[in-house]
This record gives sequence, structure tokens and C-alpha cells, in this order.
Amino acid sequence: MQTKKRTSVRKEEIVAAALQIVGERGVRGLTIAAIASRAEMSDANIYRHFKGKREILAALGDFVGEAVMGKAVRVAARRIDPLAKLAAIFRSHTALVAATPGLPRFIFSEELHHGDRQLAASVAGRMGHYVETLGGIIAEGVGSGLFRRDLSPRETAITMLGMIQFTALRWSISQRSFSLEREAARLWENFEKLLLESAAAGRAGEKTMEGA
Amino acid sequence: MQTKKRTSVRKEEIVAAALQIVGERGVRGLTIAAIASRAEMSDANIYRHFKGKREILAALGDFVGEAVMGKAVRVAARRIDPLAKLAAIFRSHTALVAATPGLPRFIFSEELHHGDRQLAASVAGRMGHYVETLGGIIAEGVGSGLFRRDLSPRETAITMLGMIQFTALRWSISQRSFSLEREAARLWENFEKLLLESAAAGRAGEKTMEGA
DNA sequence: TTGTTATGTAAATGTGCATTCACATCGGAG
DNA sequence: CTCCGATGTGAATGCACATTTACATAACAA
Repeated sequence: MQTKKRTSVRKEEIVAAALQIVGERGVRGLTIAAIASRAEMSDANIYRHFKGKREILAALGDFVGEAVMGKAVRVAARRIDPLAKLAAIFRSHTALVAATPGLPRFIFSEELHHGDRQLAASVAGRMGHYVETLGGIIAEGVGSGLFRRDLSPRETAITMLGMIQFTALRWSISQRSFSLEREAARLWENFEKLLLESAAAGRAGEKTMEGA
Repeated sequence: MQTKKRTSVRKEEIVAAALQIVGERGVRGLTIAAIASRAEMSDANIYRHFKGKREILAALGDFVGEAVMGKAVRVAARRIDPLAKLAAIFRSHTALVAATPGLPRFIFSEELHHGDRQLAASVAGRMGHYVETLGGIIAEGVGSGLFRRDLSPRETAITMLGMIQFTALRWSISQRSFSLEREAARLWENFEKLLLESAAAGRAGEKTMEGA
């Protein structure tokens, strides 16, 4: 009647199903029954592969943490200029959110941060690591003179991450009523300017948009 | 045995109790029983004053929306320079979050955005209004030449709001493990620089921090 | 083949929670 | 003072959900 699969396979199926459900029905809708139904197995079978719901949440946390951070760290190690690194990270983060709409909600959900101290700490740690990685890239840009000299790397990194997260949350909340890509493009274009010296200032503020 | 009070009074007590609970136990912990206990009344009595939980959530949404937006609009109308306006809004928003730790969680909670279409729309609308208000102030600063000429008002407003929200969420998630005020001060100091022309650029990049 | 283990399920169990019910009693209008 | 509507409560009620139980059966080694 049923096809049996190895538990490693089932775990992946369960995590994938859970991610879809969070995207569609939110973390509130992430019930064992919903996961089981989506992954085409019985509720009880979930417990053959995970000790309980908490363990599923932890697996989700690991998955998305690895997806976001892994990419950022790889980009940071490339031999391209800092602005290109930040742009790449921004783009890939945005793309990940677009592909996994449940992600922003999940990252900040109480289900994740309330029950499990260890899981909460792990996510917080990853977020701190992310900020450090971005901060490092920004410091690099400041040091090389590409970015404004007066930028504070850590605070600028937080500002950039806040811009991403806030937009992701707004998108999620609004039922994806706007184009995440378009909005992200606009935001990045503006943010990039903030990182660099003003073109106008280079010419000592003369002759820039006389009218307006 | 009990002192009876007018329903208008009870409504206020219930909203106040709910806000406290969200701050302490999150939106997940916001149960009718918890509210009733905190407001010192029976569970059933809650229903004398609110039709149901959804109506309580709506009242909370109105309350915090009014608190945040009301202040922002009043500040925007003052006769001070745009930078001072933004700083005042930033400070008051931060102070409100510090006084009402449940606020960031609540604003983005699924409980708020999932069940009730109308409530979700109302909150989204208020958020858009907030962005517009900030954007207006920034446009003012750009127009007067106080801010960088190349700022995009709306995108810069979203960036600023993202910075606030992300920090508020991190603070909430981390069990308030850092000083919100200190972090906010650092972020604002940096953001203010981003809005203005670089001091270094004014002098064409010469002689600024030779050592480093 | 046979036995063992991992994998699978339907049905029960128990809990937490929103909401309702049936029955008081306070406080003001007359 | 005397009602009556507004306010108050303990005890149901019912549902949604995580988890457990008791019982199959596929997969595979020997």
C-alpha cells in the first residue's frame, strides 16, 4: 500500500513540505497534519522521522540559515569589489525570499524564538554572523576608498539588512501584492548611492539640478 | 464581590493588559485567559466588552497605529528642519518600542495579518502612510539642499523604517539582551551621515584621516 | 525462506483555548 | 424604593492540534 523510504529522504520531504506550507499559510498554519498531508504521509509517520514539531522547526531554521549565510560567506570570499559583493548578496537574498515566501515570517516567528532557547540562540547567532559578514565587506570598501569614509560598517550593515527584511516582511504581509524584484531594485539603486560619495559633492555642489 | 465598571473603561483595561502580555509572552501567549487574568476579571467578562479575540486584536492595531502615526504626523507639521523632524520621529518611535516591547512582534504577527482581511489592510495602509510621511520629510530636505540631492525619498524612507523595525525585532527576539537606546543612537548617527553630503567630499577628498 | 528492523497507518488520547450558557448582582432611572 | 439593563462569573462546550498507541507490512540480511 505504501512505499517505504529511508528516513533521510523523508526528512527532506518533510522540510520541503513545511517550507511550502509556511509560505502559503504562515507559521500558524504549519501543523503536523498539514505537513503530513503535503508530504503525502500519515500524521503519525512524521514522528518516525522527527521527535516532534520542535525538531522540525529546528531543521527549518538550519535549512534557511544555511541558505542565507552560506551564500553570503561564499560571495564575501570572491575577488570582486565590495560594492559588487554587497549587490550580489542583496540579489541572492531577495531571490531566496521570492522563491521561499515563508522565509521572512519564519525567521521572526515566535514559534521559532519562543519555545526553544537553543534554536533561538542559534538563529540569533547566525543573524549576528550575517551582520558581521556584511560589515566586513563594507569596512573593506571604506578602507579602499570606494565607499564614503565616514560610514560605520556595522551600522550600515544593519541598515542594509533592515531594508531587506522590512521589505520582505511587507511583501509577505501584503500577500505579495507588489513585485518584490522591482521594489528591491529600486531600493538597491538608492542604497548604492548612499554608500558612495555624492557625484554632486565631488564637484563641490555647483551646477547640480539648478531648477527643481 | 466585583466592582462594575463602564464598558469604555473595561475596554481600555483590556487593551492595556493585552499590550503587556504581548510584551511579556508574545502574541502566542495572548490568550483570553491571560488577558482576563491580567485585567483582573473573568474570561467570560471579556466578551461583555469585545465580540471576540479578533476585535481585541483590531483594538490593539488601532492603538499602536495611532501611537506611531499620530506622533509622526504631528512632528512632520512642526516648523523645524527636516533632519530634526526625522530625528524626532526616530527617537519617539524607538521610545515607544522600548515602552511597549510587544509592539514590533505584534505589528508583523500572523494573528494580525492572517485572520482578518480588513485589519490587515488597515495596518498595511497605515504603514504605507508612515512611509509617505517620512518620504515627504525627506523630499523636503532634498529640495532645500540640506540632504543629498540624489536621494530617492520613498526608498530612503523605507530604508530608515527598515532599520528601525529590524532593530526592534532583533531586540525583541534577543530577549532585550542589548540596550535599544544605545543601539538606536549608533544607528541614527550613521544614518544621519548617509542623508547628508559627506564632509570629506566637500573638500574634494583631500586630507581626510590620512592614517586610519 | 525466515526473522528482524525500519517504516507506515488509523484511531485514541489529552491539552489548550475561544466561546457560550445559565445564573447572579451592581447601579442608576423613575 | 423598585426595576431593569449593564456588568459579572463559574461551569460547560466544542474544536484544533500535538503526540501516543497498537497494530501492519515493506525491505533486507542471513
